[in-house]
This record gives sequence, structure tokens and C-alpha cells, in this order.
Amino acid sequence: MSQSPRREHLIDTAIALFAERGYHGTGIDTILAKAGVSKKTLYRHFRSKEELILAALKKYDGLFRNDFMRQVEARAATPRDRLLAVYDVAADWFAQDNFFGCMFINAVGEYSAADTPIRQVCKDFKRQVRRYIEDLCAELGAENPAGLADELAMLFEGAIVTAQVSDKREAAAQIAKTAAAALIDQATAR
Amino acid sequence: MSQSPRREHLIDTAIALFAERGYHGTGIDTILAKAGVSKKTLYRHFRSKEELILAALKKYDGLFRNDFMRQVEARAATPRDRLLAVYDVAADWFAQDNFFGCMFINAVGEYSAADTPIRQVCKDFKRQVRRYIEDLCAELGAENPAGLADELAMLFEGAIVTAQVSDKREAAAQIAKTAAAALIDQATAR
DNA sequence: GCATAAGTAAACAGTTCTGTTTCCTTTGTC
DNA sequence: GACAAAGGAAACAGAACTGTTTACTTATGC
Repeated sequence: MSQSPRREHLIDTAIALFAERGYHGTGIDTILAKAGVSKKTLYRHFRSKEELILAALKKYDGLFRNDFMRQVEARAATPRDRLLAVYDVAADWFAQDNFFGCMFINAVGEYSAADTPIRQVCKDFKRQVRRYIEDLCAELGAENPAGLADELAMLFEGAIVTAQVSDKREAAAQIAKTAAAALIDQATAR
Repeated sequence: MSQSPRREHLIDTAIALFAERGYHGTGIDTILAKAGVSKKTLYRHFRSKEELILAALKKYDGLFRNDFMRQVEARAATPRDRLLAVYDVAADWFAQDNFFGCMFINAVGEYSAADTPIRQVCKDFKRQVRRYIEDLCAELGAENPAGLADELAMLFEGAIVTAQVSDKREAAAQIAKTAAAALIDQATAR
């Protein structure tokens, strides 16, 4: 019942290459060479490059969010501490040498046409991340969980982009964390 | 002494197309067709596509920052009001139908190799934007202007990305403005 | 007005890209 | 062990890409 192992390996390879070189910047042949898989196999599992991109984004969506939430929950127990831990986990992410920004942000940068499947997956990912933050804000007992979540999610996006473009990546996560703490305090003051 | 008008027109056309379709996604021929310029002319003014990309980013850097600062200063007079006006000007920007996110963020998404000319231009742009915000924070008399500027600039980046990926673009600027007001208040409380 | 620079249009070269097809080999299953 | 599905390697097609070249035309400056 599990997916074909070659198919998964192809997707994993595609994720790594798309993240590093972009989507238009990564050719099918490059993926095949790195994966050690023949072109025939690729086109048995995917109808087109775009389908592979979609499969890569969808798989990464699940992997990333699951891993991220796991780490947040392992680091802190209370809602407030977990909201702050989000930025500590982000700091670890930014510090990885294979950090090239957010795959979904990078994807919408290359595919601007509205309502395409690729943009939909990106939008869903961002919505789910924001939703996770909102749930924590609700547990926290914030007066306006949705409003606080909007702000904290926006800081998260800003931290990703800042880490991607600047050289001091650690600083980006710390700045976001400091700002987040201030916003959380303000939103929970009675 | 002014630059060749054809050269400028070529750059302007390239800016529009790179913003909408991305850098790898925009072919030389597409730019030439839209600009109504022959290939020979392009290669007289630019040695390669990458040089055209660099020229486009550098020109847009100047145009955007000049226009942005002008609008902020036209909207508000005090440092505090101007810091908040940044997000109102951003709201107008997001509302344009030719808004496709930030050209520089999109560029670093496609060109990940460190210390390349393209990334350098993007980094410089972001540094200058942050610097403008820091100057306003200093005028404001914030206790830690650099720290506040880091946070406000990060909210700005987050708003851009959120407006780019989500459908409700106006909301993105408003969220950032609300958060910015809270951070400014906290940074100026004595 | 004449030389020079700059422009167009189009062919061309060479590469790279997505996707297909052919031929042969491996692998797994009954 | 036979047979069917899957995979590998490589050629191939057709398009798109960057960049060059040729032949001819238009401006422009002295």
C-alpha cells in the first residue's frame, strides 16, 4: 500500500533541488541525474514537470509542518512558551546549510498566475502555519487570537525572508522572537 | 549625457516582465518582443541576460525607494506617523494589479548562490530600506532605534510576502501596521 | 552631404529543455 | 521457471533558450 520507493526518492530529490536552484532553474535531467533514476520512470509516475513540482510541494508541506510542530512541542509546554519556541525552531532551520528560504514563498515568486494549483498549495501551507499559531494563541487565552496570530505569522514570514537575504541568519529569528514577545504581552495584558 | 532611451526602455520592460514571470521564466525574446527592440541592440547595451537583470534590479531599487519615501513623507510629518505611513504606502502598493511581490525577494529565491552580484543588489536594497526605517526610529527618539528598526523592517517583509501569497492583500498591510504601532509604543514608553 | 554610429530583421549556432520512444534488462509473482 | 510489470540507457523530436552574425536601413554629428 505504500508509495513506490522510486517515486518517493524522486520527490525527495526534487525537493532538495527546487529549494536550492528554484523551479525554472532546475531541469528534469538534473533531478534524474541526482536521483539516479531514468526519465522513463519519472514520466510513469508524473505526467509533467508541474506534477512533480506539485508532488514535491505537497510532500514538503507535510514533512515540514510535522517536523516543525514536533520540535516546538518538544521545546516548550505552555502556549506562551510554544509561541516563542516557534522562533527558536526557526533559528535552527535558518542555521542549516541547506536553508534557501521557504519553498512556498520561492514558488509564488516564480508562478504569479492566480488560482493555479501551485499557488493553491502554497496558500494552503501558509494558511495551515497561521492556523497552528492561532490555535496556540487561543490556548493562551488571548483576547483576539486571530489578530495576534496574524501578527505572529507575519513576523514568521518576515524572519524567513530576512534570514534568506541577509547574512546574519541567527539574528533574524531573534528579532522576530523579541517582537513576538512584545506583541504577546500586549495581547494578554488585562 | 542621459542614457540611451532604448536602453532605458529595455530595462523598464525587463523590470515589468521579471516581476511578473520571474527571472528564469522570462526569456530574452519575450523582453525584446514586448519592448519592440532588436536582439542586436540588447547585446550592444548588455553583455548578457544577467547584466540586464542587474541593470533592472538597480534601476528598480532607485525608482522604488525614491517613490516609496516620497509617498511616506507626503502622507505624514512626524516620525511616528511616518513609520506608520510606511504600511499605508505598502497597502497601496499591494493593491496595484501589477503587484507580484518584491522583485528582490523573488530574485534571491531564484539565485541562491552566495556573494553573486544579483544577491548583492538584493541585500543592498533591503539594507537601505531598513536604514530608512532606522533613521525614522532615531528621529522618533526610540531608546534602541536599531532594534526597533529591525522589528519594523521584518514586519514590512512579512507584509509583502503575506500580500503576495494570500488573496486579501489589504489585510496584510493593516496587520503589519497594527503590530508596528504596538512595537513603537513599547519602544517609546518611558 | 557624408561618414559613422546605431538600429532592424532574420538567419544561424549551439545548448538546454520537456517529453516520447525503442530496445534491452531486471525484478517480482504465481 | 515463466510471464508481466517496471526500470535503465540512450536516441530522438521539437521547442525554447542565449548569444552571434549578416545584410540592410535609419539617424546623427561635423
